[in-house]
Amino acid sequence: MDSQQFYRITKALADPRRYEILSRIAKCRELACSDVRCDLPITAATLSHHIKELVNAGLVELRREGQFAHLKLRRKAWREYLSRLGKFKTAKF
Amino acid sequence: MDSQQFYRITKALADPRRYEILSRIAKCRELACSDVRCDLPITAATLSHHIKELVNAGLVELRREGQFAHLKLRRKAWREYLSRLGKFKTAKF
DNA sequence: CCTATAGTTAGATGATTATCTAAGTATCGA
DNA sequence: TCGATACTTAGATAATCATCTAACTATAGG
Repeated sequence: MDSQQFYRITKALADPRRYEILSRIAKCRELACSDVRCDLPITAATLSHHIKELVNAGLVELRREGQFAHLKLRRKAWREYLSRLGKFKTAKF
Repeated sequence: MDSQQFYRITKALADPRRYEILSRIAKCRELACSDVRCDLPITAATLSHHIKELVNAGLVELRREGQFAHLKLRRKAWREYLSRLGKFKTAKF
């Protein structure tokens, strides 16, 4: 994982709403946008914007099928992000 | 770690400059502001602002001694943050 | 075809924020 | 006491960004 992707992920997580959205996606094998949005007080346009950020960060994969956009967490990217955060140079004192 | 602190940390990490600053602090037992700033192209005022955010997020401890402000990573908070991120509900598929 | 559903895009707006300058406080050493 | 160093605070500015509305594309089902 290069620095650019790392920072994009860090930024993507920094909005609570987007974090919640990612969290919902992560809990399922796959989820359509409309299901993500159910009971969230945001418009479809706003969701679309957040999804774009998550995809752009490499955290979410989007598969189109008919009218639907199915979303899935890219677990490999998530693991790599955690791993890089874990390697944060914390000198042992 | 409650949600508020979690989000404050997430936000604190989301600025690359601030992440770099935290990284420098983490590498040492303790570090003065002036040492953090050496060779960073920012003013003392900007550094002061970032330090305030890091302290506010609970990631950094500040100890005053004479003219100096000594900074230290709060390793417990960092561990708790990683631990909470690790518990992200990633259903196993 | 027509209508409803799913999602996207463009553009506007208001809030947040990273940064600076300028001026302040506090401490140290001569 | 004076000047230098370390840091903070207040206020301004410009950039970023979360959100909305309105209009769009595309698909599914009668």
